[in-house]
Amino acid sequence: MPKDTALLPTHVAAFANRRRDPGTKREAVLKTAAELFLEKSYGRTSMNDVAQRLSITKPALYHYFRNKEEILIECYRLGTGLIEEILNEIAEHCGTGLEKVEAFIYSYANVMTVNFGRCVMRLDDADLSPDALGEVRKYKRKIDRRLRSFIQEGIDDRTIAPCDPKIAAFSIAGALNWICHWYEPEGALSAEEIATQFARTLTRGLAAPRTSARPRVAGK
Amino acid sequence: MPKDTALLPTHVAAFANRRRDPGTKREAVLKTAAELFLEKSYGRTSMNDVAQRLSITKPALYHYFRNKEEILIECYRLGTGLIEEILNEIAEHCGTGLEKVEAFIYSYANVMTVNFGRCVMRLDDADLSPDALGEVRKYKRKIDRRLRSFIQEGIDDRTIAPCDPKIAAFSIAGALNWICHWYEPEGALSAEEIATQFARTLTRGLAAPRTSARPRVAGK
DNA sequence: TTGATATCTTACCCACGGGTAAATTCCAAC
DNA sequence: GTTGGAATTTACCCGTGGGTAAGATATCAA
Repeated sequence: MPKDTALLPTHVAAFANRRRDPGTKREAVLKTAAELFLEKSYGRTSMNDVAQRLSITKPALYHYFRNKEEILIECYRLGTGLIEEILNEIAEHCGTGLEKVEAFIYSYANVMTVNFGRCVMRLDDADLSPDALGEVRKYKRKIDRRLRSFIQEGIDDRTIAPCDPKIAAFSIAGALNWICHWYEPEGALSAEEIATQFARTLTRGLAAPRTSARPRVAGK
Repeated sequence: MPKDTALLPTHVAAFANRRRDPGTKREAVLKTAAELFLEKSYGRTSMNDVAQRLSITKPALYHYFRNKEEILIECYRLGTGLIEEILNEIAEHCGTGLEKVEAFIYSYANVMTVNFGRCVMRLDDADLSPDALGEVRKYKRKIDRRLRSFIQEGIDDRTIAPCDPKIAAFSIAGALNWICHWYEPEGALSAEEIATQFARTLTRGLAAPRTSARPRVAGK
């Protein structure tokens, strides 16, 4: 007889019956794990905690993941996947440097309100094995390079006031990454609001003086 | 016979001879603990690690601190103390709102390159007991309120362009707090450089349009 | 219906780390 | 010297958590 999965808290339903559907269950484990990692940190989250929230027992988890770290790595992978998407989208789409930066800020802020995205910047790198750590670090550098290049583009096409792209990128990335430290899904600010506001506010700080001098050779 | 403490790595010297004032030793423990907490995180730092770096044994530590958390709390206390100083200084000193914000950014960025200061924003709140956590949270809120009030002052006195102080404060705080995630004492950028650059860059993002309209009634 | 297999549980092992009890060493004052 | 007491150490306890072995049970294919 099929159990009553209707009003079961979120992904727990995936384990309601024993049906063979490893994909869905793996995903369910991943989602609850990410939740817990963000609530209590990776270190303070035990495999038992994860199992308990799914109403199963610890060893059952090891049918879907080889060990705890593999879960963590998968969280990172999904998170970086999200970022990768927006990065590529922007690189193709938009026009001026400033517009690209604005699009970046908007999309990135949004990602920082999605659990897997939050994992990438909020969880502690150092919990990863050397190999995985290496990959993540490499990826983060890539993000940084991209943002800097957008800014440089903006400086070149005169939509962004001359500045040190390195420092500017650090500032923007910091402001954005910090979102995942204070954002809470049930909080006062919605993801949309945050994204739009940040895009506006941060962009204004970069923009080259608008109205007065239109297209002119910018003296330093 | 007095031991050769001359070229001993940093604070280890404090424990070289046995009859030395407890104050110095407590301080030495605190410094090395903070170092380790920042290198490996609180959770991954064992009391043995701390002891080892000081060339003593674990139980010796318990002569100077009741338990591991007390060390952590003390780190937070010293860190918030540093921030408190600059907060008060600024509140008295400077003139316009924009100037206050700039001074805040400069000093705060500097604090984020000092170990105890870094602890406050980089270490994980959740490792604290409920009581201590409450205090720290309260203190962080205070910092946020102060920054917002500086920004509001700037908007009122027309040195800062109209904006949402809440979002602006989040951005600035994020950019600054993130420093302690990428700063490294031996890195390319010195604390001074970071502080000055950030003060300049972030301030420019806020400043009301300068030259053209001097003192005028600003329409909303 | 009936295996065969994926799924899940009970029971367990073991390393690690916080913390303590009690013995020991060193310094200082007498 | 000797001795009293503080500073340190050795040896230990025990809870927690990652991970596994082996048995129990449901599901699917035939």
